[in-house]
Amino acid sequence: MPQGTPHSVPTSADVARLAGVSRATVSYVLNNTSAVRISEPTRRRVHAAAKELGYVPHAAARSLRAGHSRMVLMPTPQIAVGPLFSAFFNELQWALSRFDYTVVQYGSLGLTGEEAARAWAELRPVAVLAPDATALGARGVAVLKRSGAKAVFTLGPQRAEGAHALLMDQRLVGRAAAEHLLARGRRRIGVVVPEEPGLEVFSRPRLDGVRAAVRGVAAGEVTELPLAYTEDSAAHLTDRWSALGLDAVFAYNDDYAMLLTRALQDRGVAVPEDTAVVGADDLMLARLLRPRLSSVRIELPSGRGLAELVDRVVREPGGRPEVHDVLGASVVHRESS
Amino acid sequence: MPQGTPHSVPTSADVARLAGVSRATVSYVLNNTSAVRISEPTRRRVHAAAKELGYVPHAAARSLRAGHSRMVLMPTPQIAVGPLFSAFFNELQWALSRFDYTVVQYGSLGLTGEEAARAWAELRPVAVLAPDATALGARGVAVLKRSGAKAVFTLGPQRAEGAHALLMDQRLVGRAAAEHLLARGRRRIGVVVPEEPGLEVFSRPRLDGVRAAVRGVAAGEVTELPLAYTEDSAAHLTDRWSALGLDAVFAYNDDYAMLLTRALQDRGVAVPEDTAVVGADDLMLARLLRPRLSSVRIELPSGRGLAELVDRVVREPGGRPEVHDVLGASVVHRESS
DNA sequence: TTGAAAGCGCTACCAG
DNA sequence: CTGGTAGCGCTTTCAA
Repeated sequence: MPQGTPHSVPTSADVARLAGVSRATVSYVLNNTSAVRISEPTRRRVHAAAKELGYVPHAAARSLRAGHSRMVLMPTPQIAVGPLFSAFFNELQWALSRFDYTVVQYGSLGLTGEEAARAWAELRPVAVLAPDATALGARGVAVLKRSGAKAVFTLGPQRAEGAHALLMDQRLVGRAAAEHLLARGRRRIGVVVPEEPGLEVFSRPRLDGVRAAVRGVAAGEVTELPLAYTEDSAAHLTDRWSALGLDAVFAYNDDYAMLLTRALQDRGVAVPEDTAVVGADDLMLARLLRPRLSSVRIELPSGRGLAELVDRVVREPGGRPEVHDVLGASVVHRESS
Repeated sequence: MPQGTPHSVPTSADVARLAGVSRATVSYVLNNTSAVRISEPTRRRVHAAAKELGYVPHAAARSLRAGHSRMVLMPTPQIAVGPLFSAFFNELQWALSRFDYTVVQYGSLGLTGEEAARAWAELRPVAVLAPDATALGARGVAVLKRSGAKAVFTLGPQRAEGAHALLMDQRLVGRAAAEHLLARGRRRIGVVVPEEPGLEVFSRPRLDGVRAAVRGVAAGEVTELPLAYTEDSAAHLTDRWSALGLDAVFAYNDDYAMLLTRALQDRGVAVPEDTAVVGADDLMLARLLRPRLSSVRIELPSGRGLAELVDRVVREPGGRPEVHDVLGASVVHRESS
């Protein structure tokens, strides 16, 4: 560090001084401003100076001046999220970065809808993609829009008033499972409902989807099966299994399906002969279990397409909130059903 | 929206105007500045005006003025990360927010060390916690420090020159597994090395740990077993299993252990009689497999403690880089070994 | 082709 | 107790 005060962060003024030009010129050069032509020697001097100082532009100052940022804020979901959604998340993030957005995940831990929205709004993101509509609400959406957010999306099982929605209707998952089981002659269907808090937004609609599919089917019956993700809970649930009189179970997802299947087998209940089991997410897990686990494959949309959608809304804001149904569900039939 | 231009974001000046006070007063009131006493009626007017306008302060402007932010930047790891590390991550994030830091995850997709560091540095975080030292390097650390970051930590299996390190020495995992197997009389130990890119930073040191533990043991031998996370790959690996002459396998983690165990069982290889298997991470999965899977339980430090550490370094920067060894590994013995 | 200067929203001095 | 105002780092007219 040959120059200047040792422990201060270099600014564009420092670069200008070192290169012997004005701050304006530095800005032109470093941003490749096409409206203005800078001589090659000057460019080189500026670049050299910037490199020597280790100059990094100050994003806050830049977006303050510009009046807008290209930050897309994705609040991290409160609940632990599986590999499926993680992969989707990553793909979306990558796709958005292709559109030159800066994607930032922000954990708003334990803040209620409007408070959380205010915290996010302080960053003045150009778009917000909230995985949990409940942690937002109409009020939250309003706060974000007032703070200049051009696009507010919810992506998940619920929507929020005023926001665009990438709706992942979990009822379809339950329906697919139920229709599969019904088609295979099963009638008395148990539905695992995880007791872990925060999962209701997924488990409730999945249960509802099963109910809807079974409704009207002769002798069809749906039984809710609360289950915590522990061996004890599974043991307890299966203690008096035959008394429940179920011939099939939709187990919420593959992990719970494994837990339940194991407990059933330990009790001598034959899968699928006595009780069919269907999971969801179609993880590798499902293929490795014995019997191989039938599972609802969930199809999420391509990150690329969603990034385009977000970009479009950012460029042309003000349209009415759009609701896109973006969940596909189909059963992969294996041995457990 | 009764006032002003309809579609512009309210600023503190707008609040001041509406409340009939100066911008300074607004700032004092909203920040509860203790050095200055504002009359109660004025406070109320300001708060009312802020609420009516839906005013949200502009974080960029604030930190520009203040000359520093309280943003802790955590680049998201390139590779998919298991539930164990995710939980640790969340806890750390929560603990940092208790210290009034704003934690932000930033996905720097496909950028090399120094480029990534520059992208992060643009946000002028007060601290950076990088889960992947390789995606940083000494140069990256330097860039961040020059941009004003008070604390740069790596947290993971590697460290970077100039940065503090929360070192998670994966060799301990391999060593724990190997010592367990050796103690149970196994000598010819296979070690699964995932073929998925990006996992080398974990799998290599785990393998090294096994090698180190076996070194010097009579008749001890270590065989590297490349394995992709597919059934095909597992089938291929186990095709001529007996020819490998292994009496034990450390399977990298529980997921790979399940994959391998299944393939072995399908081949008629008895676990643990013919071949013992040990996983890692001690997931619920391990307890549900049959035979129940022995697994290396990995202990990560408390988020609380780490948050304190980060906070200390932020407040007193300039100290020599500290290296904290923060990984505990111990085998949970079950039936597979 | 380059420079001077205004101003983005905010906070912290210093006057009144 | 409150207001005026400078200035954080940057971009972008407008002049030279």
